[in-house]
Amino acid sequence: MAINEKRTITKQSIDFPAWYQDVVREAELAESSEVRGCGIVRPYGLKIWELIKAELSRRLEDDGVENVYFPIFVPLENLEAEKDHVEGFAPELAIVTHAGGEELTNKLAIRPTSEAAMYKTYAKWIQSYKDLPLRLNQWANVVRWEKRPRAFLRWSEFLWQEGHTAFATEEEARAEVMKMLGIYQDVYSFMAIPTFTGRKSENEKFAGAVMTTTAEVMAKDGKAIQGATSHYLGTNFAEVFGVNYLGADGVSHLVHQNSWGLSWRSVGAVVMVHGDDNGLRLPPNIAPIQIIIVPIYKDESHDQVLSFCNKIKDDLKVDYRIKVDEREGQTPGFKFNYWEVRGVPVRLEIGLKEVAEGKVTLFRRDNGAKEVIIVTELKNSLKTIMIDIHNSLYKQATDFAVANINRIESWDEIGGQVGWFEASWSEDSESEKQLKEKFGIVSRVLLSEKEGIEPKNKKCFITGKPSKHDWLFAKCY
RNA sequence: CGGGGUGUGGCCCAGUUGGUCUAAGGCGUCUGGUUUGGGACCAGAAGAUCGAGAGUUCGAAUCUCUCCACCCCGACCA
Repeated sequence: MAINEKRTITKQSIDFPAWYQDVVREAELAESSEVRGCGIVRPYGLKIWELIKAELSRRLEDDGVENVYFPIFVPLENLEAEKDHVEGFAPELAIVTHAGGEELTNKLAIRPTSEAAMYKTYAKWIQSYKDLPLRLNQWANVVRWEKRPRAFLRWSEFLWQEGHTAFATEEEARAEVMKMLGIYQDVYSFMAIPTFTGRKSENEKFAGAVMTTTAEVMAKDGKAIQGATSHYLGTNFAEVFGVNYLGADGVSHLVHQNSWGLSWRSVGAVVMVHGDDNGLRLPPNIAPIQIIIVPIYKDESHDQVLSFCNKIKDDLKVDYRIKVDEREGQTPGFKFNYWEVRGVPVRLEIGLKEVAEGKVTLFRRDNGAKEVIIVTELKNSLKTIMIDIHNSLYKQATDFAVANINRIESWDEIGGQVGWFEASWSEDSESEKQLKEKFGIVSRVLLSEKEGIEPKNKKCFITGKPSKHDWLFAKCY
């Protein structure tokens, strides 16, 4: 029987959103719950998030960021303090009106993000310039009652990390914004995902921020996913919450603040960037199981084959997340497909033939290639193969993204674009609204490297007015 | 919130001119056996207040009304 004749996953080319949902379900990443827009993340899916989290956590710690935890509830009045902030988040707030059997006099919002939850306390903690910089991070759940939920990419409740920092000067704060953006780019590289990093437009920036930067990811259907963000908040929140410090000059100053976050949306990005018609393809770094051993035996060879498999597992388990699929009653073919759907990067097929010859048959999920490797060389080969799988996934994703960014010069060329496009833009807010209304397309990012250079076309592709920079535009999730 | 759609065992779904529906089939599950190099086969078994409520009727999964939930396409967003 041909591979995947028994198909449970819609082909990408037929219906990408359906494919995505199929993969999320079939790979047992997550399923929907009784609560609208809230997902149940299953062990396999959560493990991927935990591996991403571990990598980011390590980098934050290296950079001297400390973890804190603030309450899930935020007094509504705190949220309402910053005007742009509340306007941005009010429509999607979940609010607690009753507790302990009584109606609350002061209503509590479930945090949609924690600026308003944390900064009153920051005002207390920060007194002198000697208390700065303050660089804290929290791993938390937040709730945003979005109109249109989507597995991992936009659930009403989601897990993320949010960093909240305060500096004496704008220069220091802005420098950190870019540093964090770099860390996010690195974490995505860890997932073998290329990102396009830079600044957001006025329309697209975070509610309450002076400047928002983003790491944009291209999904396989050509849409954009905002992979992470890093904001310079200026003194907007400091003013409202009274976060100021006494400087060496003996004068009181407002602090300059940043916030930055990455959520388990990144898991959705992994699916949408690396997945194929057979399901998930995971880069080794974030694969819950990196090597799956499928024993192939007959009754009389059962014990012999299994013990050979377990010996190999024991040999490799120090270096890899590895497992022997010892389930009885399933055929090898079933197991092959089972683990391919789940994206396990490497499979070792071991039958009597391999046992006799002291070899293993190695299958790569990224390209479907099979090769036979002598057991004594396996350890060395795996080192190279794992790196190669990572690089090949990264390259495929990069090639795809680059191939799907077109340069356009005028409004007339917008229709029929599949992926993203680059165009010289006046950065006029009204023109962006037009673009959104007409085509459902928005600006995604002004790449950092394009920040300082002249646009290729002096005329804005929408308004014809003088353009400022070359921006990337796309439909998005 | 606008547009569209769907609710039937764990999952997919047939049935909707009312009447052998005492609800069919597939997947999955369980038991026994035979199998195991690309999603095995045979035999048997368990599992359903047909989204909820009210109504019409001798009779409702099927018709009427009300409500609820979820999904998809938009506006919003990590």
